[in-house]
Amino acid sequence: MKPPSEKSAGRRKSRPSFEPLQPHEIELADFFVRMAGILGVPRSVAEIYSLLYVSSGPLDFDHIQGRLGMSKGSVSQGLKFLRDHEMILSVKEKGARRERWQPTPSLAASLVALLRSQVLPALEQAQPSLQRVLADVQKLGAQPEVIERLSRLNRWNSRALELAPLLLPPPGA
Amino acid sequence: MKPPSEKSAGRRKSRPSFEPLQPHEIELADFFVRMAGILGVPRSVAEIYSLLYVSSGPLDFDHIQGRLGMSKGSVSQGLKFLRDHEMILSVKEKGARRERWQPTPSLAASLVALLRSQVLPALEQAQPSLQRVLADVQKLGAQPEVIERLSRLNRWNSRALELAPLLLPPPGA
DNA sequence: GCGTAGGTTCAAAAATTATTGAAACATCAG
DNA sequence: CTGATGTTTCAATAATTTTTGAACCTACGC
Repeated sequence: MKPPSEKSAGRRKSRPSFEPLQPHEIELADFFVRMAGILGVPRSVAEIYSLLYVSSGPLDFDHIQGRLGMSKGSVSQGLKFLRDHEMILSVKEKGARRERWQPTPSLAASLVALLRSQVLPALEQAQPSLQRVLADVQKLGAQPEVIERLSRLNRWNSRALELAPLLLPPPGA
Repeated sequence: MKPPSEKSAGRRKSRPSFEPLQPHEIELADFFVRMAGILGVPRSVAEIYSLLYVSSGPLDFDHIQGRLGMSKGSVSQGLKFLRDHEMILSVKEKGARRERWQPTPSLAASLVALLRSQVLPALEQAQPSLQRVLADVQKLGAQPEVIERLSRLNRWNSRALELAPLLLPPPGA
């Protein structure tokens, strides 16, 4: 009636079976999940990062999947996201097949990269759009009040684009 | 067979019928919707703000609903959100029944209020949590590396809380 | 090459979040 | 008060986002 005990001897090619998360691991994950939420980063990604963050050494794919109890797909996509945003590093041991992951040394740098990737494209895309809108309302003879608002918005956007490289320096700078 | 022409004479208590959005209004809305998306603000809220932003005078409830073609519920909730975050002001004309809305003078201040409301509570809630996690891993005798990471996270959080009032000053400061 | 460990992709399912609209509530003019 | 206008609430629905898992690549050791 009971399933074969997980730790019991019969270890053929047993699926490894991982420890469930400890209370402190869960609490930290909650923290990261909340913060990630503000930036629109999905829960599973935050959970992966959090786990790597409290773990002593780098973890491989199966460990992550096992301890978090999440699907292969999610782990793969989550690691991709974290890689793309330079939030984790792989530690390749020579002669080893699988990659093992750990957080990059600086969480600050990671957050900057994340912000960059969200904000910069939006600002860049906005530029021509805002200029068109301003031109339109001028042509249509809108109230000075509205023209003033839109001018200010335009100036803001331009300045943000100029400042961005300083506040959110690209990786190699 | 055809519905009574909207502009035609028969104006009993005709539902007012509003102009569809102009191209430039749509383009600006796209901009605001995108920006709002970064902060997790719903589309309908961004659309309302955008409309008020390009409009010459303050608009009332029905105007907003009519021009954006959105439900009463959405307009009500959207205005509530914008009010709560001090992004719009109502202009009460004496003797008038309905309220009319316009954006607050400073979009910058609005954004600060918005950030505040998202980030501050998260930081405050995190404080005790992070301290517990740190205490736990110390008690459990984790690697110095992990303890160091969590200490830094704690320090960060504390400093962010200290700095918050400066960077994100509360309304009356 | 061949087989397989290791990982990715992506369509379908689940979970979450936003919107709607009808009923309830509030407030003001008469 | 009363009735109409103006607004909010909230359960139901729709839209969107996230997760899953099975099929599919890919590269390496043999």
